[in-house]
Amino acid sequence: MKPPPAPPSDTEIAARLRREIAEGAPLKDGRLPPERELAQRHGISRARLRRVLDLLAADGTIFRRRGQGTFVLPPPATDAARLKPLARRVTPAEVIEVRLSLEPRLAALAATRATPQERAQFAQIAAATQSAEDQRSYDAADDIFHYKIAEMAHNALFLTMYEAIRSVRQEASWIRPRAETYSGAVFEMLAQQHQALATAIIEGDAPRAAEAMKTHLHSVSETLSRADPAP
Amino acid sequence: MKPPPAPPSDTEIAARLRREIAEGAPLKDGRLPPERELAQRHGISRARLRRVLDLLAADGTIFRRRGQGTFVLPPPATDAARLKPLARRVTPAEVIEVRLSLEPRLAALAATRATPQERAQFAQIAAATQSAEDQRSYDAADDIFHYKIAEMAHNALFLTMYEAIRSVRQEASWIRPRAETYSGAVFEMLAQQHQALATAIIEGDAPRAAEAMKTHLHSVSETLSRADPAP
DNA sequence: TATCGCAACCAATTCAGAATTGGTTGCGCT
DNA sequence: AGCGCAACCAATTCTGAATTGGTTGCGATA
Repeated sequence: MKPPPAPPSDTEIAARLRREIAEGAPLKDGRLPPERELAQRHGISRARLRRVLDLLAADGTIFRRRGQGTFVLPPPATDAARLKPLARRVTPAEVIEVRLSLEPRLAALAATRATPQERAQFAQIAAATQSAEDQRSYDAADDIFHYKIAEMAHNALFLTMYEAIRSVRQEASWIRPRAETYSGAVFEMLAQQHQALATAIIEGDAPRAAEAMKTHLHSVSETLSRADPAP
Repeated sequence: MKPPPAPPSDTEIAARLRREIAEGAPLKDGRLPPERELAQRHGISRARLRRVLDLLAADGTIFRRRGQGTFVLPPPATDAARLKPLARRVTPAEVIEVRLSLEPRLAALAATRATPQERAQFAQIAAATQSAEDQRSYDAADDIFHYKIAEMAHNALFLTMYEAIRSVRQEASWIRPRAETYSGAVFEMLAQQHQALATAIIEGDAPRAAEAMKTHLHSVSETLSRADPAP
C-alpha cells in the first residue's frame, strides 16, 4: 500500500490544466470556464485555483481580464460588439494600411521597453509559431505573437488600438469564409520573418524590429491580395 | 404696408441657424437639440429643417450621426463612455506617442485622397484656426482641424482610431484643470504650423504634409511638457 | 404637378439595471 | 501558515426601453 494520497501540489494542478488546455478544453474564442466553475470542477478552492492560474499567467499561457474571463488567446476588445458594424464597412486594404502605420512602431517600442521576463516569454512564443503544423495552430500562434508585441510596447492606448484592429479583423474575416490556406513556401517565409522580428525585439534593436515588421506586413498583404487564384 | 410676410427661404433659415450657432446656442459638447425639437422651435416641418441642415452639412459646419445627434464639433466616439476607465490610466506622453504614429500618416493620406470639395472646405477651416481670438475658440477650431484631416484620409478604421484618441484626450484633460493658456508667441507658432500643414494637404504634397504634422505635434508636445512654469 | 406638413417606421446609439466574472479582503478552521 | 469559505469590489456584458438621425408614404395645398 502506498502512503495516503498526497494532495496534489500547485504545480501538479498547473500541469493538469496545461494538458487540458492543450487538448482543446477552452470554449469558443479561447475562453476558459469561470474561476468559480473551474475550482469546483477540480475540487479545490477558488483561492487556490487562482494561485495556479497565476502560474500560467506568469509564463504567458493565459490572459485574464476582469469582467470578461480567462483566455488562452488574446482577450477580446472591451467593446468588441460595437466594432461589428464597422467591420462590415472596412476593406482588407484599409486594415493593412492601419496595421502598417501602427505595428512597426509597436515593434520598435517593444524592442526598447520589454522587460527581461517579457523577452524570455516572447522567445517561447516565437518558437511556438515556428513549430506550428496546421493552419489552425499557426493562426493562433500568430495571433498571440502580434498581440504580445503590442503588449510589450507598454502603452495602454496603443494596446487598445491594436485590440480594435484585431477585433475588426476577426469580425470581418472578409466575409468570404477565408480560404487563406498558405502554400508551404509562403508559410515558411512568414515563419522566418517572425523569427527575424523576434530576434530584433529580444535583442533590443528597435530600428531593425520596425523594419522587420514592415517587411512582414507587406508579405502578408501580398499573400492575401492573391489569395483567390491559389492552387 | 408690406406684402404679406413671405415665408423665409431655406437659405434664410440656414443663415439664422448659423447665427444662433455662432452665438453659442449649442449645448455642452457642441451638440444641437434634436431635429424634432429644432423644427418645432423654428415653426417648420422636420423634413424642411433637414433640408436646411443638409446645407450646413455640405459646407462642413455641422456633424450629424444617427443615434447620437447633430454637432458643431466632431461627434463623440461611438463608445466614448467605455474609454473613461482607460483615460484615467493613460498619460499625456502616451497619447502624444500614439498621435505621432498616427496623425502624420493621416495627413499624408489626406493630401493624397481628399476630394476637391473637401480641400475647399478644409481651406475654410484652416483659415478659422488662424483668426481665433481666445483660447476657447482656438481649441474648438484646432479640434475640427485635426478631425477633418482624419476624415479626409478616407479610411473608416483610421477615423475610428482617431476618434478614440480624441475621446481619451477629452476625457482625461489631464486631471489638472488644464491651465494650458499658451503665450502669444507659442500661439502664433502653432497657427503658422497649421497653415503650412493645410497648404501641403490642399496642394496634395503628402510627404510635406506628414512632415508638417510631425513638426506640429512635436511643438504641441513640448508646449504641454513645460506648461507649468509658464510666465 | 410640385411642394409642404404630418406621421410612421427604420437604423444606430445611448441609457439604466441586472447578471457575469476576475480581483480582493476577512473569518474560521485545521 | 495554509486552506476553504464567503462576502464584497471592479469591470464588463447583456437586455430592453428610450433617444435620435435617416427614410418613406400619404394627404393637403398652392
